[in-house]
Amino acid sequence: MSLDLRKLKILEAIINDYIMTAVPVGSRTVSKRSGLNLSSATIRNEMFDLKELGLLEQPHTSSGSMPSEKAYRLYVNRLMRKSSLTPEEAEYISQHFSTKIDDVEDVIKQTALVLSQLTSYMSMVISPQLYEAELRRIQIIPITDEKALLVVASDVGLVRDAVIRIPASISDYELNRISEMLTNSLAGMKLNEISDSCMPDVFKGLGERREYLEIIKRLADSLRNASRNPKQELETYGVMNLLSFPEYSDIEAARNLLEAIEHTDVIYSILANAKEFEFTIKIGSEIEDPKLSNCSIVTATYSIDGKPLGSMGVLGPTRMNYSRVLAILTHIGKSISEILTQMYLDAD
Amino acid sequence: MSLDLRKLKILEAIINDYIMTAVPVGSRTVSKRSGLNLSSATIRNEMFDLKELGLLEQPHTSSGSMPSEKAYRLYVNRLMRKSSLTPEEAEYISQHFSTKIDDVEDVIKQTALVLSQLTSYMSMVISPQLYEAELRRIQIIPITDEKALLVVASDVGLVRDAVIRIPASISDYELNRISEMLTNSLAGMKLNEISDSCMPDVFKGLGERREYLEIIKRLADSLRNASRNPKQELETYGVMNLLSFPEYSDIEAARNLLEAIEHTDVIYSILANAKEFEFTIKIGSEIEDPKLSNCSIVTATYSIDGKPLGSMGVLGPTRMNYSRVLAILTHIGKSISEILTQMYLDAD
DNA sequence: TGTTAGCACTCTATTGTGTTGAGTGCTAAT
DNA sequence: ATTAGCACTCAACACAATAGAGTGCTAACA
Repeated sequence: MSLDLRKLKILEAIINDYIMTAVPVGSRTVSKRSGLNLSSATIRNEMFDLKELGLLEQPHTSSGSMPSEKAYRLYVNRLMRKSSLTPEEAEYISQHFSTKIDDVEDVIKQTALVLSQLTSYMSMVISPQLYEAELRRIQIIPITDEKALLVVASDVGLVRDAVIRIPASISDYELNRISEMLTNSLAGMKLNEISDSCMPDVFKGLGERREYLEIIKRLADSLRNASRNPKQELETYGVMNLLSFPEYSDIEAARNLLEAIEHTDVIYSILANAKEFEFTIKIGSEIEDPKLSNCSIVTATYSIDGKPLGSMGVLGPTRMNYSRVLAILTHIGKSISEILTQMYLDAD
Repeated sequence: MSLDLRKLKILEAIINDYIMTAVPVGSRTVSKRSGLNLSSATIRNEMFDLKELGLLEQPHTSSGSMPSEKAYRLYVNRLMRKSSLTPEEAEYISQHFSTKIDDVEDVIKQTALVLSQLTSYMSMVISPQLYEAELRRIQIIPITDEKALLVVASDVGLVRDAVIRIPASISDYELNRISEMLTNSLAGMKLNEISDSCMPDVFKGLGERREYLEIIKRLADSLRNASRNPKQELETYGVMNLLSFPEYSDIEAARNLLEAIEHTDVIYSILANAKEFEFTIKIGSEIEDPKLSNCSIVTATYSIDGKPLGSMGVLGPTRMNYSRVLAILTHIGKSISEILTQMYLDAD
């Protein structure tokens, strides 16, 4: 028994209906709404086959069917049609990005907000990853006799800071000199490429004083640390959106979901890995976490000046409106990439 | 009818029981567990009076009673006994603050985590507020011809940054000079005290070039902006803790709660205002938001080198274990104040 | 041979009906 | 002032009856 065109059409009709209603759909409904002009009995026969193919599932013997994970995968890969935003929605997006945006933080937050409101699912955005950015300047700012603040600025205008220990014998003037030396030697390198091997040069340039060596070591540690634990912010919004879906009307299911969401590391790593791809779609068990097994996650990247910087995504029930979500992600991705580029690089 | 000692004891017994069980408590239970050696009938009479005084409420005619908001207020003000942590709990706290703490971010996150796990309510922590900190250094770092990054470091080692526009004609060297001038003139001032009025001095010091004026204006704008919208991070943890309480076993109640929590501004402003006080306790409607009317919020501050910097709190049902929460907040407050001070100021 | 009408059967969801038990409120006795 | 006793209230639970949506199968039809 093969998956002919008619079966696909029926499957599509079922998926579309189920995405809308979350109610197992029966043969009569398909017969009426699929536009195929077939009786419910015929549809029933076909649905039986689809069940055998593992594409439909029944909650219990005498109920309608709902799509399986496999079906959603097939739908996403082959059936789904591209949808686009209404002018109102596009307007809504640009409205929300035109005002009171001051810095990356703002962009991230607004993105999370808009994404969740437009999709009515939960949104998640990670802030730009720095380790591929180029170093622009290093500045060591004394705080106390023995502590200083290390500030590293990148070419895309992003900043990271850390506290380092310094020998008490070093003067502010020297710290400035060291900062300048470091900036001169290291500017233009990618943050994740700065390693111990660059350090001897700097050290030599400074005149090889013992105290300097110590500072440089601390600094290298700090940089390495920063590129290993990227300390990215994960911004989420719209958890309560999810609770209004019938799949989470049971409090136990809701708790399960929230628990999984609160342990941000799963979501975090999905988004971090997604940076490589323009889009990713993970359906149900494709997300490794069993607690999120009845969810799907769709992600997209955003960039600055063409370089992909971070990613964002949407988490919803497996019966999510994939096509719409993709359209929204595409649009928002473009918007914020433009804004970021403009904010940090373009003259305006 | 007055509120005599016996009534108070009965009320206390009821509150203690209700805090534990969340089940309306009947006269028989009080009679047995209060240690007053009174029959249930007597207790009933007293409970009737307490009801008239507005201290007890009944879900329906023939059920036990639960404390009113007024009763909790009275309990917190007059009845509650100080409780202290077990050695294990104290150990748990110091354990969690001894490892992998690198910067403020980490402290904030760990605090939120520990606070929620120990109390089993939801925790919330705001990151340090800068506007009372002293300025240490200003550095303007060029990004493109027309954009530069403004980095402001404070005496307690905290950093804020913003992108500002600069006239294309200004060289890197000049930017450095301006940075130094600014640092010299403004270092030691409190961030929220830096206003336009300081700027003419700086301007004069620089030689009154037209382009400089523009930069200085932008910078003042930026600083003012930063102290007005403090851009504090709000870290929360343990929402799903709340969902395991019977008061939120109804999905509608849970959604209501989550919605209120997601609109962080309410919580945010409560915490921000709480910075003035060592502790605050808000019970039910004392939190202004009607959606949080069956919750209570307890807050405490943390400090660095004795200066209160930010605040943290716990959100739970009105029948929260106030005494325990206060003990935990006190202990954690001390711990993180020590850690922050050590991290940024002490030699170690 | 593919399609359809008809029908028995299954299972959920809803509604209604006792029944139980905790707890109050009142009265009369101590 | 306190307590025992008792009628009454109300939510919670269990159980049965009913309705309705939907399947699976068979036989008839084009």
